[in-house]
Amino acid sequence: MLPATLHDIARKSGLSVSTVSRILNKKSAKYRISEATEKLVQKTARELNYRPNQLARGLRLKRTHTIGLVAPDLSNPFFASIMKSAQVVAHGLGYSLIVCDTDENVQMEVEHVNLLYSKGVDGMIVLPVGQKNSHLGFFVEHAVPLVLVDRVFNDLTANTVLIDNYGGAREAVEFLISRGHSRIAIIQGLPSTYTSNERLRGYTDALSHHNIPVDESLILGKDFRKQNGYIETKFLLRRSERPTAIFTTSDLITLGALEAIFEEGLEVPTDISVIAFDEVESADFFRCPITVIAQPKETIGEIAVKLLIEQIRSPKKLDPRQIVLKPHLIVRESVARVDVHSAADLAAVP
Amino acid sequence: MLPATLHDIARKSGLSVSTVSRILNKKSAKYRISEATEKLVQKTARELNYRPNQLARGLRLKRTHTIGLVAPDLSNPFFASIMKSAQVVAHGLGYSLIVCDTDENVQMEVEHVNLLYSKGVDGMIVLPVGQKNSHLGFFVEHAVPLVLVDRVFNDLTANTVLIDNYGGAREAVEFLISRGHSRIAIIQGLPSTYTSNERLRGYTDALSHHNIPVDESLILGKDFRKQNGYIETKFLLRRSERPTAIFTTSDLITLGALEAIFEEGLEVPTDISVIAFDEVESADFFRCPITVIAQPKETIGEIAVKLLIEQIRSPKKLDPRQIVLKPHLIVRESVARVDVHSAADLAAVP
DNA sequence: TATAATAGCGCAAACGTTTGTGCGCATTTG
DNA sequence: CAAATGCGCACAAACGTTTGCGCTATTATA
Repeated sequence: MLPATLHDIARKSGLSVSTVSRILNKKSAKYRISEATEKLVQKTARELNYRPNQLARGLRLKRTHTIGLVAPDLSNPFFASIMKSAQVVAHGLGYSLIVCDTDENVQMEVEHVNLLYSKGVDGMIVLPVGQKNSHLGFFVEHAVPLVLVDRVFNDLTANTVLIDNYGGAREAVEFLISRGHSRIAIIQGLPSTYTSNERLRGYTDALSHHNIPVDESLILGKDFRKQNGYIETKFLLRRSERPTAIFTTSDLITLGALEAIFEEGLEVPTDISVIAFDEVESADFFRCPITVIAQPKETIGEIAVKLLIEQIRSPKKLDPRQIVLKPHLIVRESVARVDVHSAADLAAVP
Repeated sequence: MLPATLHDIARKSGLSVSTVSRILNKKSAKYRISEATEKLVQKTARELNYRPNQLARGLRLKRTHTIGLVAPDLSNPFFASIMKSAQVVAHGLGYSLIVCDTDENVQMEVEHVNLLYSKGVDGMIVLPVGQKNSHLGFFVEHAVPLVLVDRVFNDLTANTVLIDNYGGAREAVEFLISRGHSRIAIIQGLPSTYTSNERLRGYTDALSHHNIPVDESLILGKDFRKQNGYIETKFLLRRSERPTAIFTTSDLITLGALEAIFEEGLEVPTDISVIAFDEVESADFFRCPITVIAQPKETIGEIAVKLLIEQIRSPKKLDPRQIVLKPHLIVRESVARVDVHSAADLAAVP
């Protein structure tokens, strides 16, 4: 049996479609519909189990109350948390969420973003892969409400919410330095990505600020995945002069690095210290709880949605805003205190 | 500037809307459209950056190429993984995914499911909260393609994909027994839920099968959350006669239980053994890597989508199918071997 | 040369809504 | 008692597609 339409209700109650529509949209007053007909319509609507066809509605109104979210990897707890909070907030404000996973692939991102536009979303939240942005330019030009999150482009004047990657990275590295470390490796994510650049800049600035020369051979990494952390760490540990600490710039990289460390029979922080960007899930239960720079994941999702819906609801286009969130250091046990005067390649006991 | 429509292309190329539509839908042959006009239309479509309005399309065709997925908690890695694989498979088959988070709340579930139906999804995948099903009955009656996952109802003849909860639980408990345990506690999830019932049944059957009496005071728990695991374990550890092992029936419960154990200054498996249902994220890096019954998460998502789309594409309604996936034991280090003859409340060294 | 066939395309209805406008009727007013 | 007012609702267009049917030229057939 097909879903009941306005027409069905109209026929059954002997009225016209327009009257039924107005009543169901609570406009009886404005169009002075009698109380009797109002009751009647509501009753028949209930009897027929009427649900408005949102496609038709969207077509007519040019609003679908649906927003899109596209992210690089939805199984990653970081993105999953953002998505969950986005979903909850959006639903609270009357919007559904279509989610897309680009698998860190720009081409996929293009595809998804266009498809979302086709489906008539009222706006979208994009956590871009981050190497290319022309496909997004189209939407800002055509005034499609858009919020960029996490990996931003300086050349695109869209709404953005991001965390202070530079500050976070710098805090991490300065924490290591304060514990006596100076031979510090960094395993970065996808290079030439805003996020990666900023974290790298925080790393080098922290070193320079403390008059520690930047050793190019300690700058490693090529993407945000686990495998990357594993491989780079594996090589790193085989070097003659091992660093005393590693700064891993994503949760997945951290996991890969730990796997390599344990595989080599080493322990954290006795043999090597680790500090990570991104909270790692269940870090408290780890063999060695990891000290991290945690991002406020839930807040990111929530703010992104609110920013987007503000845009959607505003009659005139608002000036794009940039919201920067501060990450915060969570000190656990993965960073050892190192004797400043000991050989740089020997990690001291805490 | 508004998006270009068929009408715009028609006007610009001096043709009719219908012709344009047919060409863009690759029906030129069927309607014998000349090659010249075909080229022309494709050119102008490209120039105007035409994207079909999927709302109008959906309205006309009664198919939106969108499916819904509703789950109890999208930030939980278990559901996040299912969702990710579902998204990827769906997109590969030409479908978008609208996701909804019910937060383990039946009322939310009702709301979401209805909204999805309103939005004209071609079908939905529901991971129900599990205490009530009347709102889903409507859809099976009205032949809306539907796939139920994980927490199923025996009284609803819909497509389902689920894992063998009974078998998994039984395997877990028998593993404990084989290691000498007999005082085994279980912390279950939401009672009167199919999943919970089956896991409990596996627990009791395993015990009975080995002539171990079932002690009602060792059956605990009221929902799948972390807090539940924490509280129940906290109480459990204060008992005079402590069990030698705990069977935690979800990943979150496990995390809560571990927190309680460590807080009490105890160690796994020296002081108490733990075996868990659900893989726990990064278990390999834990202070004590947890032995688990792992569910094939990605497979679940993939199968659910394929089952659903099979339904959607089939001209006549297919008989509902039930697909049961086997979970598998991953032995790590959280279960100690216990001397069968020792006092039951003393855990022996491995 | 008249008729039939075919190629190439347009007309218009339909999908289910929303909403500006207008129509018939009853009531009030002068 | 006629005109004016207001009440309660219906008509119809529009949103952007898809598709069955039919129309007009041109070409093939008799």
